[in-house]
Amino acid sequence: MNKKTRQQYEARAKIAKAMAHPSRLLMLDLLQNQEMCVGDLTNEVGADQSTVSKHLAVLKDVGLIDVRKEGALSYYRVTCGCLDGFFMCLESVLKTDVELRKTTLK
Amino acid sequence: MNKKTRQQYEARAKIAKAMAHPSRLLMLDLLQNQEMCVGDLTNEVGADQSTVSKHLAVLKDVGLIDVRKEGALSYYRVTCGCLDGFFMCLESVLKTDVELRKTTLK
DNA sequence: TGCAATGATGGCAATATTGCCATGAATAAG
DNA sequence: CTTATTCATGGCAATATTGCCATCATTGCA
Repeated sequence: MNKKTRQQYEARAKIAKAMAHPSRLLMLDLLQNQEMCVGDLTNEVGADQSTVSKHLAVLKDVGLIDVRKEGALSYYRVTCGCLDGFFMCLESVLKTDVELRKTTLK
Repeated sequence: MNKKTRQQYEARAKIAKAMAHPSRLLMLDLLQNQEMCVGDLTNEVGADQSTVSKHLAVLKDVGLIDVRKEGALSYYRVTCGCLDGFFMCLESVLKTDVELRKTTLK
């Protein structure tokens, strides 16, 4: 395993890791349909404002979302159009696993 | 945010979290093309055998991979056919982000 | 200018993840 | 039966993540 390959997987893992949190998945879902400011997101997520702000920073750091500042408000939005494929994969795994557990009772 | 919705996002996040590690992403990549046993995977990943075994347990726990035991060997393979969409999304985010950094020098 | 609203950041404790070593369980070979 | 091979698991220390509180910077408004 050469160094370049490992770095590629680390870069991918960093993005996956940014998505791997229930609140952040919810936020991505919301921001895919509409631009939202931190206050609105805070209400939806139901956590402290500072917590939401840090989640947003994580998503922004890997380039999944972007900000547009309008006065005192910060409007966030999803930058890439590929999230549906991502979410569908998660759903597919969930569904498959439920089926398996139904039939084999593992 | 009701309880059922939160649980759905937690279930999705659990799967995303299972994928969110460079070694596990590599292993998923490898296991998508071919069945492999723990020893071979250990060589590819370049970590301790016990470490690889635990990574495999994480992936198996969320239903991303499955095992077939043949004597003393354990052959692992990917169970779902949706991983390409997942990986393509990661690549897309990476690529977009690189472009942005090129043009805006943020 | 003074004050409220918005959101970003430092700090910190609780929790989770990671990776190795040592060891255990199961199978294969001699 | 003895020994080697394969891989799973307990334990544990190092590290990373998470979430809240307190606080700061910026903007809008009176």
